[in-house]
Amino acid sequence: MTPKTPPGQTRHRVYHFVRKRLLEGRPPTVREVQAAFGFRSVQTARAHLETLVSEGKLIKEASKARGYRLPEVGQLPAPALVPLLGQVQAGTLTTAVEDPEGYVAVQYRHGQETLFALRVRGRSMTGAGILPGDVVIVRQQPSADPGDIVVAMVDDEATVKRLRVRKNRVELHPENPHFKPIVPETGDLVLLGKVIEVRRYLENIPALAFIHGGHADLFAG
Amino acid sequence: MTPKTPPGQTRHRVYHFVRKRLLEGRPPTVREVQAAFGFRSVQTARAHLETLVSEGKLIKEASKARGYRLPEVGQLPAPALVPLLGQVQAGTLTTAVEDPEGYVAVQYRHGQETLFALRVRGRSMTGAGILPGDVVIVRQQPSADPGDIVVAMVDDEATVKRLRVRKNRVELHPENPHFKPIVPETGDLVLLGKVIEVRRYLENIPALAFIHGGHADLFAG
DNA sequence: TTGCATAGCATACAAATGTATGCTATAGTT
DNA sequence: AACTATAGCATACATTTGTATGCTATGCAA
Repeated sequence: MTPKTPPGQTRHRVYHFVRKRLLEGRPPTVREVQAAFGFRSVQTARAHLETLVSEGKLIKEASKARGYRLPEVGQLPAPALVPLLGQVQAGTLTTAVEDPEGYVAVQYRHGQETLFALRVRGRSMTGAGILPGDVVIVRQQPSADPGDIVVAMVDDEATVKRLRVRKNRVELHPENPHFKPIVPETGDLVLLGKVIEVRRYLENIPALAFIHGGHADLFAG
Repeated sequence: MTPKTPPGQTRHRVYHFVRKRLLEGRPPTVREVQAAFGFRSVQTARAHLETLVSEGKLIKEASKARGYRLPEVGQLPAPALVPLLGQVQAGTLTTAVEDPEGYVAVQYRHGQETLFALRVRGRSMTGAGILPGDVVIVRQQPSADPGDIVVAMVDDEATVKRLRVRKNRVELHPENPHFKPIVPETGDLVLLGKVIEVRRYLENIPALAFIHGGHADLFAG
């Protein structure tokens, strides 16, 4: 007979196995748990799983294949992949979205909002801690509040600036004394969206998920 | 009979349904696809899925329940949740890890490395674009190279600085003229790890996944 | 027209997978 | 010793779920 392990010990490892698999997006079957731990009976694995459920460490969809889940408080928002756009220049945003440089994972999604990411060029926002090469996560929206850091089309190119209102006019302010504010003609400002997150990768290129050719798109649903 | 839709149209929607579910970590069954689109036959759903596989837009584990997958180039590293630590002060890092403020999703994981996240306090690194309130992602490691931005224990508190070597001694340099470099006594430096990513959340609190009490831990596997 | 491809339906079957029942063994407790 | 709890095993069964086969209908091109 297989030696018995101290109480709880094995179950703890089972929990971590299941958790790992769930975070990988590949919920295990009872028999996969069995195999992973070398149990000679399915029921041994199942007993551990059911105990974990009764302890509240797992939840499950009964009678469903691969039905065990993590009991996140609230609900862990699905990590969404948002397109990382390279050059956003002439044309609409939509065209740029069709050929992204890659994808970046973000962990929130409120409702139906449309997100995308941009790599920052130039030093015009260093005063706000946004350096060249940084990646900004942008929520597409047609307007913004004064003080927001926004992405707007200026001279057929996307630029990151802080939105200000001076003398009843909208202005785009850099955060760098070497740069001058942009004062677009009224009605001439095309706002792409608001910057909601800034990221800087200090090591190698992050895992940009290059989704299979041409079939990934702006993830808004 | 149910009206036929134009070629490819429905399949495109099926793809997105499956993709969404996979990104949520809940792979669908063929019959769930069927139900989601109101097909009256399982086979209709399956035909679409198999076509998507033959087109290379999906891959599958044959004969397995919920076996459809996204065909990421290489392999999309599982988004890992790393603990966001609040106050790292006295004691070892391990003790701080046991009571994290929350969890942050990162999208890479090379092998067995141990990651954690810290919220930055103070303005000593503003010159490097690291502002108070920013979140730094740290890879735990016992040594680092000159020029790296590191997290080290100084006076029983974790601090973020740039590692320099002056006169054959290791120094911790702030990036702010108002702060002075720290020159620890030889052998007195406790390096927690290297900063590999900087994040700034400009809106509300990010989705910190508060995993069910006490059972989440440092995710290194 | 004929032929062919695609979208969809209906039904049956087989494999994967969850579930139930009863058993043995070890350790601790009364 | 008797009782109880936990870990594990073996086997059978039921449900879920993937798979196969054959059919109808529509649109398009030769």
